[in-house]
Amino acid sequence: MPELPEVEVVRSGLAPALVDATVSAVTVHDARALTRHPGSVEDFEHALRGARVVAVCRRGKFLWMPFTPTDGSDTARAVVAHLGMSGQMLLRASGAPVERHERIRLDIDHPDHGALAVVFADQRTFGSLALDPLLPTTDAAPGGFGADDATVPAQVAHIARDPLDPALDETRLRTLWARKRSAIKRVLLDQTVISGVGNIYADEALWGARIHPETPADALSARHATRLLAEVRSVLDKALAEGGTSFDAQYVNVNGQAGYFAHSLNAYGRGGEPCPRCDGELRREAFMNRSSHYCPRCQRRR
DNA sequence: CCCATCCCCTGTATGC
DNA sequence: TGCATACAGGGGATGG
Repeated sequence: MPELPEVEVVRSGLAPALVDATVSAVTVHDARALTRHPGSVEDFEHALRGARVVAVCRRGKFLWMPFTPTDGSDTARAVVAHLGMSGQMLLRASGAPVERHERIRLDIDHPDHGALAVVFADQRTFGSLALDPLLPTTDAAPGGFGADDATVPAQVAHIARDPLDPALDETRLRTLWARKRSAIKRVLLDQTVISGVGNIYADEALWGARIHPETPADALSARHATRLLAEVRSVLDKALAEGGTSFDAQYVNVNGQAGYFAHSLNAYGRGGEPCPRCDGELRREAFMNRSSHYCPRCQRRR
């Protein structure tokens, strides 16, 4: 469910409690939350117990937390988290009751904040935690937001940098867009081209740039591509400032609170309603097993 | 290689 | 009320 703004809200909420904290206990309630973990459940628990968290980082929709090894091995590893459609990372008081859909709990001790519980809860179980080795980035820039060294977890290496990353290679992005014949919306959702954009913000950015979602990416002019990237950044920035988009209790910050950006959506979820810009009727149609929302009047097919 | 389809899973809303 | 169906913000595997 969560896209870049929602994941960034979680990252920034976790960081003050997790950086410099030591993991005192690991409880795996449901092994399905470790399907992406390359080792066993026991390996996950054992490697994390006693580890000290060094940073909380994000690229696109992926989170990771590098930690100091406890077993004397020299391979640096990180806890990688992906929230999937319904994952939550919650900060709770130590000993707080088990949450609904709780899959994994990390008990931590922080030098300033004392004992806390970090709960990974996930209704639909598309999300996961994993331990993964850290690899050097190919461009020698920091791995992501919140990272101070040039490494990314192996599982994140194929994910492109996101629109808010200062190290995003815009030339590469424009080259990829200019080469792809697929619909621009599909390309926006391709996390190996640019990361962090999901169904909501793809629809919002295309609405903002007045581009029809089925426009072939290679048919976009340089001017359109510039406008689209600016709209992507703008909508992600605004959503982040509002604490993200919450339609229901699924997306919440680390304290269980909803964001406010759902009130600011112009196209997403508004099929049949008037376009806020031109008063035409917004349309909702099936797209890639999901839905696209756009205004056929001011987002003309070219 | 590129692209489109299908799959994983659970809960809620809707229609018959 | 009960049941079936569609749908939901994700990524990855797997075919053509």
